Amino acid sequence: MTLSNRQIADIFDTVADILQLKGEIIHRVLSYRRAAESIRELPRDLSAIAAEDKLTEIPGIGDTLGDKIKEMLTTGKLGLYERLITEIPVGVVEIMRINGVGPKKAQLFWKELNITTVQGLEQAARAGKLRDLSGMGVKSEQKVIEGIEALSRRQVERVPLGTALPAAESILGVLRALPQCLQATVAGSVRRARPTIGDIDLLVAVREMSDSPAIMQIFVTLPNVARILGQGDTKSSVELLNGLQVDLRVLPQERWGTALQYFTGSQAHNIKTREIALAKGFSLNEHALSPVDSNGTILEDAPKLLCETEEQVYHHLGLQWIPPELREDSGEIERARDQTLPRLITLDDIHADLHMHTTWSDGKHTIREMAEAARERGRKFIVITDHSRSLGVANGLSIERLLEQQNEVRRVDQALNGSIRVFHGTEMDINADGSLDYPDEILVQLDFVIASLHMSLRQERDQITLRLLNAIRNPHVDLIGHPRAQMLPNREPVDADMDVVFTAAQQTGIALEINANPARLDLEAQYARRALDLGILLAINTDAHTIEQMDLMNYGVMTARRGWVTPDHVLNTWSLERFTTWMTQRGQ
DNA sequence: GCCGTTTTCGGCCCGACTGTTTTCAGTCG
Repeated sequence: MTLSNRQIADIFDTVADILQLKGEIIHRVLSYRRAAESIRELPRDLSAIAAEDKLTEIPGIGDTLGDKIKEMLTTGKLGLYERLITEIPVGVVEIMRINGVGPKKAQLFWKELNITTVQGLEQAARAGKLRDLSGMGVKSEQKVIEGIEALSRRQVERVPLGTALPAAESILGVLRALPQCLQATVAGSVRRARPTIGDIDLLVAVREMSDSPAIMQIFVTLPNVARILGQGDTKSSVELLNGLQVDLRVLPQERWGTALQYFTGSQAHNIKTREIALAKGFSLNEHALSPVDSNGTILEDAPKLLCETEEQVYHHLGLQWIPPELREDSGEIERARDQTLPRLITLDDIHADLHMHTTWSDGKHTIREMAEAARERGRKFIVITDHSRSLGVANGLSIERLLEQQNEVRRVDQALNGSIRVFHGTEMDINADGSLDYPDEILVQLDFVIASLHMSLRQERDQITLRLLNAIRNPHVDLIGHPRAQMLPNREPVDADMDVVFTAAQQTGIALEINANPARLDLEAQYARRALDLGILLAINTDAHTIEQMDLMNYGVMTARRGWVTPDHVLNTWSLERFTTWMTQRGQ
C-alpha cells in the first residue's frame, strides 16, 4: 500500500506545522511547506518520478526531502513524522488553524494552561482564563473566541473559483462606483485562476491616499460582511457571511503596477522576481523598485522607480510581461527572460462547444434553443451530447431514442441554414465493468463521441485505469470527458494512473477535455500542461445543461491558460473544415 | 531544508495591522 502524492504532501505540511510549533528556524519549516505545495501540483505520481530517480528535479525537493519521499514510498511512513507526533498533541496543531493564532500562541496555551484541543481553548477563553497570559488581554481573548466561531462556521477550507470570482466582481462593482476610485480589480489566486480559492484580494487605486478611509468604510460595512478582521488606511480585511475572507488594499494610482504585481503572486513567483530585482540592485515591493546597496539596504536618498503598469515592473526586471495564470514559478520566469512565453489561448479563440445537454436527457433547453443560444455567443459549431442509457438518473438515451434524436439534430441543423452547424454526438458512460454504454455499430453512426466516468468512481486504481483505457482505445471515441471526475471543492478525483492514461491517449490520438464547469475544471491545469507536452489534443467545453451555463466557457479557458495551452492544440478553436476532417478521420 | 548570472555556504521577501506593549512581538499574506 503505497502513499499518494496528496498523502505525502499532507504529511509534509503536518511536519511543517509541528516544526514551527517547536520553534524550528522558519526556513526549514517553509521548505516542508513549499515541498508539500509543489507535490500537490504534480501531474504525475511521485512513485513514477522516484522510479526514474528524478525526485530532486521537483522544485523545492532536494536530497533530504527526496530521501524522505522514498522512505514514505517504500515503508508507507515517515520516521521523522512518527517521532514528531509523539512530541506534540495533534490538537495543538489544530489550534494553529484558528485565524489569529499562530505557533507562539498555540505554544503559550499549551505550556501555560495545558490546552491541547480547540474545544478546550474555547472553554478557557469563555471562562476568561486567557487574558492574564503574557502578551494576551481581553481583546485577544475575544479574538480567539471569534476565530473559533469562524472556524466552525466555515464549511470548507477553499471555495471554487466559480464562487469566488462572482463574489469579487460584485464587491468591485460597488467600489468602482465610488468617486474616489480610479480603478479596481481582483488580484491574488482569483486573478491567477486557481481552481479553488482561500481568500479574495482586491485592489483599488486612488489619486490621494486621503481618499482611502472613505473607501475602507464602505468596504467594511458592505451588507454581506459578517465581521471585520482588520481595518487600516491601506489594508482592510473582512469575513463575508459565507465564510469567505476578502482583503482590500488601497494604493495611489502611480504605484498600481508594483502593487498589482505584488498582490497577484504567487508567493513563489514573487520570491523569484524579488531575487531578480535584488540582482539588478533594487528591492521590489508593492510600492516601488528601490535602489539598494551591496548589502541589500535601501538607499533612502536614491530615487525610487514607480510603476503604474505591470508591464513596467517586468520590463525593469528584464522580463516579458507574464500572464497571471502562469505566475507559479513553474518555468514562466525563465521563458519571460528569453522572451519566449507562449501565446496563450483566449476566449476569443473558442469557436465551438463540443459538449452540451438538452431536454432529451437532463438538460433544461431544447436542441434548437441550445443551438440558437450558442450562435448568439458566436459559436460556429456545436455538438449535442446527451447522456447514454446507463445513466438512468439523468434520463440517459436508449439506442432508439438516440437514433430518433439524431433525426431531430439533423432537422435543426438544416433549419439553421449554416448560421451555426449542429452535430450529433453522445456523452457515453464508461460502465463500472469497463464496457462502453453503446455498441460500436451505434457509435459509428454518430458525428462525435465523448466517453465519461460518472459512476463507481471510488474503484481501485487498476480498474479505473482500465476503464479509461477501454474508452481511449475504442477508435469511435473522440474525447474523454472530465477525465478525472473531480468535483470542486471537495470530491477527490478518481485514482487513475495518469501516466498510463496519457501514454494511451498519445498513441491513439484521442482528445482530452478541459471541462469548463467551475465545479469540475477537469483536466486541471497541471494535467493539461502535461497533455500538451505529450502532444495530446484538448477540447474546452461547457458541458452546459442550460443556456446560461454556456457562459462558463471562460473558466475553462482560464484553466487552460494556467496549463500553458495554446490555441492550436484545442479542437474547438479549429475551423469547421479542420474539425470535420479530424472527426471523419477518427471514425475510420 | 533548498539553492546558485554574486554563492557548494550563507542567505532565504517584506510590509501592514493588531494588541500589547513603553518599543515590540505575533500573525498574516
